[in-house]
Amino acid sequence: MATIYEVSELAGVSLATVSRVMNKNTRVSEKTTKKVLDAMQQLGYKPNSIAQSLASNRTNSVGILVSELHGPFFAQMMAGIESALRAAGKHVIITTGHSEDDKEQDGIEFLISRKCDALILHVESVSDEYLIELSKGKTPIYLINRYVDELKDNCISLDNELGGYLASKSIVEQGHTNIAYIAGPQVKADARNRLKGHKKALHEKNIPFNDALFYEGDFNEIGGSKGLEYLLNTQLPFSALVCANDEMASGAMKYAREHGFNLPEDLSVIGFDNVIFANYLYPTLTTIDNPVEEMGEMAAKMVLQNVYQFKNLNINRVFEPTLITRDSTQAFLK
Amino acid sequence: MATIYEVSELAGVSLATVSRVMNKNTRVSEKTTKKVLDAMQQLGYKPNSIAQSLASNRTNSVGILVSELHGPFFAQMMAGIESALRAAGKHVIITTGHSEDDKEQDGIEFLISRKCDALILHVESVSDEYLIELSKGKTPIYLINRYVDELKDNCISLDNELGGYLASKSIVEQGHTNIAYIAGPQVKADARNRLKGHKKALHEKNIPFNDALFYEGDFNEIGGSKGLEYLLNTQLPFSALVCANDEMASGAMKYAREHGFNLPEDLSVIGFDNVIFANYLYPTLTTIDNPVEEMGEMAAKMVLQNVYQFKNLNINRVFEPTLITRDSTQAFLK
DNA sequence: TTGTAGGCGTTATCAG
DNA sequence: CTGATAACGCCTACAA
Repeated sequence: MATIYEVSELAGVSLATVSRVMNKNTRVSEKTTKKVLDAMQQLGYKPNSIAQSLASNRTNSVGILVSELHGPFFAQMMAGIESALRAAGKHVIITTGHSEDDKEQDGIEFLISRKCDALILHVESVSDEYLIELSKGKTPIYLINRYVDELKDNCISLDNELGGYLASKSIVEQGHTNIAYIAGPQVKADARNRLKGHKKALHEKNIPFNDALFYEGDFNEIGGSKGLEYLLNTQLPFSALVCANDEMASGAMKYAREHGFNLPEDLSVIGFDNVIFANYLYPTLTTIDNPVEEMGEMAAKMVLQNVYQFKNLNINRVFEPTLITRDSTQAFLK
Repeated sequence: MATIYEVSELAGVSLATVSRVMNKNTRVSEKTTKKVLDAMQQLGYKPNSIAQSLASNRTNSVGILVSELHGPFFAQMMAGIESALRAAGKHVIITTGHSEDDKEQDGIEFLISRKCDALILHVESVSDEYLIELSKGKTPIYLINRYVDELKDNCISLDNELGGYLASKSIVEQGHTNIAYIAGPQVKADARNRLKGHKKALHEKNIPFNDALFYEGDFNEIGGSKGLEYLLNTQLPFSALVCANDEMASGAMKYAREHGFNLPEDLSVIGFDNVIFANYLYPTLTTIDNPVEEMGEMAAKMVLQNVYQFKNLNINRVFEPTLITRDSTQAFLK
């Protein structure tokens, strides 16, 4: 492998000059530039990125931590991050946190020890304090799907309240008035905000929120089926079911079908997130689109702008969810 | 950040000794070892991985190239790779090839320029010759889901013929004799082998393969619906439909339902791959499990063994698919 | 605009 | 078993 030194020899210049034409930061005369470029070409020179990193203290790599590699979010998020970063010649180092406090911290330390220039984190268990402390270190961090007030400039999040509102508004507008709700774990901010949006939509139409038709699930399929079971046991009537995410909606739909419901005739169901399989369910699931890929891309852009000094990138920290209407909901027929 | 030099000072030894206790390759007396370890502890010393790489010519990183980040395979494959590698202190650099020849080559060059110690590739478009040439370079490559005879020791693949056989055998054993088949693109080896297995299963039971009930799809949902449309247009009777992957099965099922079929009463459908959403379809899809995660893990193990000299790892290059019985198939009722 | 030289933090090869 | 010391390949003041 040719080194910068050989290039400089062949081009008849000093090695510093070669370095300059590579990094384009100092003016080099056109003539010498050409000589150097030619020499590089001839030798098939490729800079050694490790040596570059050691000397410049920049690795051109950004670390990504996600909870699970096989979760529905990850792939889309990654797709957004990778393409943006790759186009800029940066690379992406991946690791997982498995939604456990210590494993998330482990992963973060691992990435830092790898000298990543920045971290994009999708963490669930680690505390706000930890993150605040971490942000004081020299590796900048960016948070996806998590909002910490002290770090708000580095947070990319979805307007969950708006999403919850849009979901329930669409249900209300279809004439439903007896509406059940399966929430996510209320310790999670996104779950709380989705519920808040739901209540707001009801309130706007003067529909009272019925505590008896509320169930707190776990964001998993099983929470959906258990939730519907619970709700049916109340013997209260309801024509629509709002779920705080698609997994729970899918669990609920399965349970409903197994118990003789025709969907959506007997029950309208709406989810949240628009994960890929939402479109494969039967009936296809009406849901709220969660633009994870765009959020990933935005995280990458923030890194490019703030860490790598790219210019003119449109930064947006809060994303707006949108309603995706499919076949699992329909107007209330009395 | 403390350097190895400061550690050596505090411990009162040379920096070479410190390096030795870190790398455990040369014997160091217990006393000095302890002194060094203590000093490290006191200073909170963390080795600089970049400097290590430059000096040792090893980056402890392995590059991964997949076609698409959001494909159904990727997440599972990654999960397998990442956990194995991470446990060994190696990290994973990701990039994508988008199933296009030049982009795949680009990605590979990118990873090599990053000085990855090895590459794990899930490539579809690049030619065998390219891969053979590539393998002569100094970065070892490992192939997932692709078999190149000249590189067979570095290939991890599924026994697709067996999978195809198992799928059709289960259909045949349920009493179906009029069986339609929607294949994958026959330019792809896996698609061909799955078909081969299908024919073998038919042959075993003396059921003739009916060319008129054969359709070559594209491995996408749309290929499944178009395929079924085509097959129905033949007016030939068939009670079961074998699809070469789950996407096509899902497309076919959707088409069937929209055209008044009751599933599985009117038509048994079987897929291949057992992607996550197979279990969310309605009815849930009987399919052939493709152990992508294990294959990913195995790729990681091969790298650990061959590149990083780990010992005692069980290596297995060919994986066996298994039948997953769900609700989309049932015995033929005449 | 260009060259010189020191440094980045390790590893690895020699002697001792 | 341990210590010097030369790589590793590049960046970046500082000088010219």
